[in-house]
Amino acid sequence: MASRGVNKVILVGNLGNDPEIRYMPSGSAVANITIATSESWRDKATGEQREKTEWHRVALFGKLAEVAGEYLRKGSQVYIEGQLQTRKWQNQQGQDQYTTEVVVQGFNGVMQMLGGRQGGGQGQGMGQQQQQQGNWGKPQQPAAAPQQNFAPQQQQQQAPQQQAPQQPQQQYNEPPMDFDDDIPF
Amino acid sequence: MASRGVNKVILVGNLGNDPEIRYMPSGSAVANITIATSESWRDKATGEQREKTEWHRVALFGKLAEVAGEYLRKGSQVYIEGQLQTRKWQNQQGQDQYTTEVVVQGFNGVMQMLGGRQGGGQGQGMGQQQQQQGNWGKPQQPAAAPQQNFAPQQQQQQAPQQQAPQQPQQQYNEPPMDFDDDIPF
Amino acid sequence: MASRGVNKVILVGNLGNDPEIRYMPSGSAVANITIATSESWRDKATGEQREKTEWHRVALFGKLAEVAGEYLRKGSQVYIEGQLQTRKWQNQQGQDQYTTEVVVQGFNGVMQMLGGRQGGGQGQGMGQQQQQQGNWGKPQQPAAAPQQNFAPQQQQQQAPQQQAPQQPQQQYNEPPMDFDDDIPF
Amino acid sequence: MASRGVNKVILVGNLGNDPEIRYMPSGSAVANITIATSESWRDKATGEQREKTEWHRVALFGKLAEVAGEYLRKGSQVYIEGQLQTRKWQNQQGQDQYTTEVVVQGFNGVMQMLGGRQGGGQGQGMGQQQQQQGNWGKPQQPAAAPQQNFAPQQQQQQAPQQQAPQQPQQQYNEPPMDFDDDIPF
DNA sequence: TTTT
DNA sequence: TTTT
Repeated sequence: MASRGVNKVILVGNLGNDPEIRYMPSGSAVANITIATSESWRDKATGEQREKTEWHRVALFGKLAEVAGEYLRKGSQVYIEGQLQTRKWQNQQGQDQYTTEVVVQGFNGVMQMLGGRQGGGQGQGMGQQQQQQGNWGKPQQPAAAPQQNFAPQQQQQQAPQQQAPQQPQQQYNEPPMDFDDDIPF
Repeated sequence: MASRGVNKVILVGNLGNDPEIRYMPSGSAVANITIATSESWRDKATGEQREKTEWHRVALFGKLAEVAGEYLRKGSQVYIEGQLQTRKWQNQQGQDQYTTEVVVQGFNGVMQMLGGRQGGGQGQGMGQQQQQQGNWGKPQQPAAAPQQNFAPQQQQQQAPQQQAPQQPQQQYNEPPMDFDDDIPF
Repeated sequence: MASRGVNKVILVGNLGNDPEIRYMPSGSAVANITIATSESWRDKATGEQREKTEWHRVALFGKLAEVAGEYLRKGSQVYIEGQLQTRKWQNQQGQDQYTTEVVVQGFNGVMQMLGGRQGGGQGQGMGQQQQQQGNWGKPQQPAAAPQQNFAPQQQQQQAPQQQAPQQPQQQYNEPPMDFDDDIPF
Repeated sequence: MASRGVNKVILVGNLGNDPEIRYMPSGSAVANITIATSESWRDKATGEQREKTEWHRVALFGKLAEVAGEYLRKGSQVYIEGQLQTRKWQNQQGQDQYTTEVVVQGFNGVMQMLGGRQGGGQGQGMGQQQQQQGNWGKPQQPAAAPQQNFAPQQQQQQAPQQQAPQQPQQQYNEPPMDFDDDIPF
């Protein structure tokens, strides 16, 4: 696949509703979500605090759709990278209608759940045991870690020589990072 | 102004038509352009080369709109950074319609003309008279180079009365946020 | 200010340490943070799970630096938008060294704290009272919500003397570029 | 492959030199290029036009490296999407050194040549036959013959009053920038 | 409707 | 319809 031009959308926002999942005849999943982004400012004239929310239709396909269906819920905060796509359809009066969506699909599509299980707080003297679950819904299967970008599976091939063992991820998807690692600066 | 979330669109593509410019009652300019991005691929089943073009509505405001009107033309290649915005309106039957646009405005808006005016080449010993027009339209004023990020300058327009001198942002001799700059338009 | 070209970095990751804050002679703040992004994959050859973490130096200036100092802590998850900058310096042996940082500053700089105070979860039957504070450090001032894009407010700092009232950007009742905004810090 | 976090760099700029291509033992190609992005502004204190150029090291892998080697040349304008990566190495004194690069690889890597075959101009009534070859290097294979345009705008911008004739373009597309500058690597 |  |  080749492309002339760049068509990229980046969103960080919260879901307005639980995802709607459906399946193609092929068995492939599609998830539709709506994401809110908002801006707030003080109105100069009235001095009032004002806010404007923009709602975005997002369609995820394939593996990302499955992850969305499993882990995202109304209110979940999410990072989305996709492309703009406008579909033409006809309403009941037979009139052309256009709907623009952010399509998250294939290699360029990214979906990352944010907030995770709450990190941070140590600097605040917060015990970890007090930290409650966060941003994501309860997985159907306890198994895998949801916060993923599934696009680049090919990456594997690029560094096959790397052999270091790793411990399994926790079910609430802890930051896999080891902050005591040697930060190289 | 504050925002919760990120709402960002990045496009690189070509204009389908000359820009349409209009002016607000305040005198501020608005430019509407349509930008094509396309993808091509070989169809696995048929072996044919296929292509799909996506058209994007883009609305530029303020100084960027003026620049677009002056320098962009049908076919011009452009880099756009803006945000998604869906407007609701009513058609002649009184039915609600929604239109999604990429709005390029204020600090986060960027418009960069690409491909340049065909020039360069001094290092190659080339004379300018042989250089032909490039990607951009002919400016009304022959003078300065158009390829710029005008985001900051838009500020000028919003509050042209701001004439207070500004100190450099920091001591590192960085580019200051220089709203009074009069170049190049 | 004008620019030829685009120089943009987008990061979503977790802080490796508490921010380090210092102040310029002008009183302007600078915050240095390190952010980790990581990738994990299953090694095809061995079947093991592997992970690689990339550490990023990020320097925030002005208002964003102050917000970072107040609210970010080791482990905090954050969205960053800035630009690449390579500084040259000399080590104790007098040799040239180069350090590349992501500079978050001015109009194009964005810093958004992620994860918030724990939202979501309602769809899961989670009582809100059980939700604990999340991803951010405890603010010095109890007041306002930190998750914001402070880019515009930085302007305030650069030219705090600018007090002239501003008219709305356009008649559409858009968020004005509102530098005098006093929220939330 | 999965990732926690986002690590993304977007650049639009011009090559400081022809690409350097080498091949891995596997036969896979690697291309190293340097890309300039610049900002210009008028210095408030002195009234002088000032400019700062940032140079970026970019490493492309695989197919994109081959394309870069074939079509890109010193001065070519290019869109790059990749990720930040810092490598540690040792200099001849055995001291640790760090080099940060933009790695363009795999699914998330994008490289698009800009400027293309010149669009625009029609609205200006300019004849196409006058258009000169452009932004890309001469392909090894006659097949894809990219043409077109180029930009000395920067020069123009620094000294817009310059009207001196410029020399004709060569087929390898000269840089608009002053590449005799010290590239800091 | 662009571009290749 | 989210979030703060």
